[in-house]
Amino acid sequence: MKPYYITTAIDYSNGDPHVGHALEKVGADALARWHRLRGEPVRFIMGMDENAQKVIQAAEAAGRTPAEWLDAMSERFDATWRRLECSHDDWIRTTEPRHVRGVTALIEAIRARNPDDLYVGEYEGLYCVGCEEFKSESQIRDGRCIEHPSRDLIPTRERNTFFRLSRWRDPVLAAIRSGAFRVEPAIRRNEVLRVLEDGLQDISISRGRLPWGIPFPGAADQTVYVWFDALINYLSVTGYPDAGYDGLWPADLHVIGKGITRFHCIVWPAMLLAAGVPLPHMVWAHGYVQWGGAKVSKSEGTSVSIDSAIARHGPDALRWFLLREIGFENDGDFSFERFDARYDGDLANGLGNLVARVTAMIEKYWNGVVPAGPAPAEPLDAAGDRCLAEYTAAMDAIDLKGGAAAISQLVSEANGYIVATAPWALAKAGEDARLDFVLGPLARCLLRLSVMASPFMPAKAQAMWTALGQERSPEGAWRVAQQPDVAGARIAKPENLFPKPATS
RNA sequence: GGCUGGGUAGCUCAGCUGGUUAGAGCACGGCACUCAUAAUGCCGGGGUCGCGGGUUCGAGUCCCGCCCCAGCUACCA
Repeated sequence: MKPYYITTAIDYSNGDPHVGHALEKVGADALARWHRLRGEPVRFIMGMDENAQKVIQAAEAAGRTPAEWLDAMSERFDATWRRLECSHDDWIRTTEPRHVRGVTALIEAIRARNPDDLYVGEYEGLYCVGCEEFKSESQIRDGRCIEHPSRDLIPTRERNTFFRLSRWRDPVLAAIRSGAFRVEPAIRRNEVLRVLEDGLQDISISRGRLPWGIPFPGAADQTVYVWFDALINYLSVTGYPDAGYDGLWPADLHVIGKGITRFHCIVWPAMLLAAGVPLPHMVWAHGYVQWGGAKVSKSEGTSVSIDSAIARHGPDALRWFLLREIGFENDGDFSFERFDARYDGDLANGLGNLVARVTAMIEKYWNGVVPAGPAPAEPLDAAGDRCLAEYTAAMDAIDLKGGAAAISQLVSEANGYIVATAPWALAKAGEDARLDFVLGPLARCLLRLSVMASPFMPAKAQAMWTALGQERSPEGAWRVAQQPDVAGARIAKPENLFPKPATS
């Protein structure tokens, strides 16, 4: 069975990773875990974009060689995502030989299959010496570079290799319209369709003046334009062009930020079509994390570090906040006020308190061992079925906010059930049969919640799972979510899952 | 300027192809309970559904105009 192959955008390292990057990683990770949960084989990939032209300057500024500097950045990013419990199976860096091979092979495949798609032409543009790059219209104000208004822009010509992107407009358009290549959510698809309908210009895909990058096949004095190279990481990580790469390719899902939609939804499919490689099934472009309503930006002091967010309430809570509050579609705001509110409400008073009260009652009234009990027939079992159905539908639709909401809904149902049945009153009255009847559904509900929470909060879900006397982990335990059974399990009240800080 | 979305309770948002008194969560007020992390449950106050026209027996829900916000407007990773 071909694995569900999911990717995130490879990171371009121009500073420390921040919560904006983190949303994409934990969202993709939750999706990867969701597919694993249901027993599918999954291949989940992240990596680094290392052929950017600023690498050399950045390395110099840090007093390192480019290779040293890149190693350090790669390590830092990878370690950060691991701290956030990301479960990627591979980490591709575009300076690796396997990627250089993949890029070379794809360009040669285009040349072999569609020779006219690659041609030498003149690129003419305004070059900013300060930035050391060509500037587009949107980067120019009053005829000057926005970043370096004191310097003159120099009209410059360069002989480059061009990719005949224009030729692939209709095929890409058709692929999107037919659903063979899905662009989601709809707002992004509309955006892409509009651009396609307006027509495409060819793009230059080699650069002559850059000493850092992948040599352009057949033009040794040039390097591959960094975007053209970067996109190919999704393919080179599969082993392309070696036989068997199609055991993984085509990708099921590329998770990206909305800012790079065009490259992924226009240029990338055109490249693949030109090379005769199948298109990925879907691109999902998420929104951005904002800070006080403004785009997260290091230079404007509007970023929040991942370290400080993790220090606040831990990695699971950060994942929960990002996916529950901000979600994976629209932009959303990060603030410590909202983070605290979600932590206190959803996690400490919600899920955590529910686990505490139920496990405490099971210890107190059952001595921690769940009796066989009656079949699942209580209202709470039915509520669990409903919430699970909502959860499933949301997760399949990549509606992570909705999936998380279904978890909170079930927590709320369980709390309502507890008050309605008042197990403590049953215990006092010595109504043991009824007490068993009431605690059974609650234990089953917790087991379900553990499984449902596992894509969002892997460590906390594991802690719940263990507290319920289960072996191994909730990963892959989808059947348990559907038909929870805890009869005979030895349950122990865990440490507070989500302790409240004394100061807040 | 063009294009695409959006403007619904203090805040974040649901409201599908038009149809009973416009909903949820959070926040706020009151009541109840004690198994639980002073946690939980119930009840309640609160909205001219951006503005102005129109179609219709009937419009947040369709049409026209206007105002405001966001994104995109392509060789920036």
